[in-house]
Amino acid sequence: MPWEKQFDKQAALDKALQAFWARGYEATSMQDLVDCMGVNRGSLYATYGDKRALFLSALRSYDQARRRMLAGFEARHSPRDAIRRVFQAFIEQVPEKGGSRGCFMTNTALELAAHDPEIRKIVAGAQEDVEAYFARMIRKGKASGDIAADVKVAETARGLLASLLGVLVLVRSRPDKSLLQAIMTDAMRRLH
Amino acid sequence: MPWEKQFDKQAALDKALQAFWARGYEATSMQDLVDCMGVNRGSLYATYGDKRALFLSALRSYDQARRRMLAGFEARHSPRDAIRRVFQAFIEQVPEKGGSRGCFMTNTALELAAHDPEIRKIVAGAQEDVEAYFARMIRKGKASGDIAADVKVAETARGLLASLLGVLVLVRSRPDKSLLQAIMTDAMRRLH
DNA sequence: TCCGGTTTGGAATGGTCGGTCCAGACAAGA
DNA sequence: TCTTGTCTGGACCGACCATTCCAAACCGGA
Repeated sequence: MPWEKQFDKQAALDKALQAFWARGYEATSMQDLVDCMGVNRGSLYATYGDKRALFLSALRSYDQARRRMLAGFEARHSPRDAIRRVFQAFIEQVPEKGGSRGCFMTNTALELAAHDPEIRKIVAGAQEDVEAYFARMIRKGKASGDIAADVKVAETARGLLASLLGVLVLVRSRPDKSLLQAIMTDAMRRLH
Repeated sequence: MPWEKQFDKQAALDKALQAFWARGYEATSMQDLVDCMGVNRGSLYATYGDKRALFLSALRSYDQARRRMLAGFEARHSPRDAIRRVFQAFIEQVPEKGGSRGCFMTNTALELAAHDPEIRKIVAGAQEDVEAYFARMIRKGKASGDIAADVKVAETARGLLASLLGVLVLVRSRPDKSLLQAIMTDAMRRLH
């Protein structure tokens, strides 16, 4: 069995993820990907399939990273802080100059979810997972007294998700940390 | 001066707007536009300029329609209802089957605003205008007793904007009216 | 009826798209 | 050292991209 793989599949996939994240699906050409992944065309198609399959792999990889991020917050912070950290993770990445990439999943929600059922399923699943995370944190917070007892779990979790998605839109159009911080503060007020 | 214009410029621009709205900038080809506008290539370039200029015209046209819509709500409804109507306008357009187009401005915010300063300016301006509209309605509502007196104007207006943008993301990824209605209800709770 | 200037449909342009292909580079086992 | 089968680089493919161009169609005024 001569000559095994010549490049790191996951590292190259991460490069592709960065490219799709920054520019979107349609605006990223296969030539862009060949250049930025450092993998030649032939190997790229042999390893990942066509452009759409590569995009799906990148999206699933991003989704796993998101899942790990939430699990980390849940393990290391109080329920209330675990919620706040999600907002802050996206607000902190906003650079002083120039627009940020926002959230790859949300960018994809608007570009592709409406026309591609398979992608919509992944995006909707991720959003439902974040919603469930919020609900879980609210329940834990109510149990520990960290969050007011009269807060309605499901309704508030949905409201927080909407506020978060709003932040993820504004990150791309009005990358102003003080604006985003104010929205986070308003969103967190629901927990009082 | 023989032979004036052969087609309705605004009607054709509306057709282009529909196409860009449904599929986005990159995924809409000039051939698509020639087909759906019913205007041939030459006239199209002569009248609107290149693809980006046509897109900008469509975006500005959409922005004017949005402005008219808000002005109508403001004139015809109580402050609280004028806020609710904005949410409902987007929730109602969700079809029973298949995804909806959401808000053209928000779709554009995620696809293009991060990389195109001119487009970012239009998008950010529209978002600021909606925010100002919410603030104005809150102030009017507080004055008339329609909205609780202890509501903070600027913070709440921003929070409402974020919730609205969240709805405009979910409209494309989870087009479920009951979910969107619940988020609207949660957003409106800020005014109690 | 014919003329003038505009608009029209569609051919043509050069470039880039996603995707395929293959001759040769390569490393492990013989 | 030679065989073997995989992987590499880049040429290549037809299709489609945005854009330009022009001859023919057209209609109001003379």
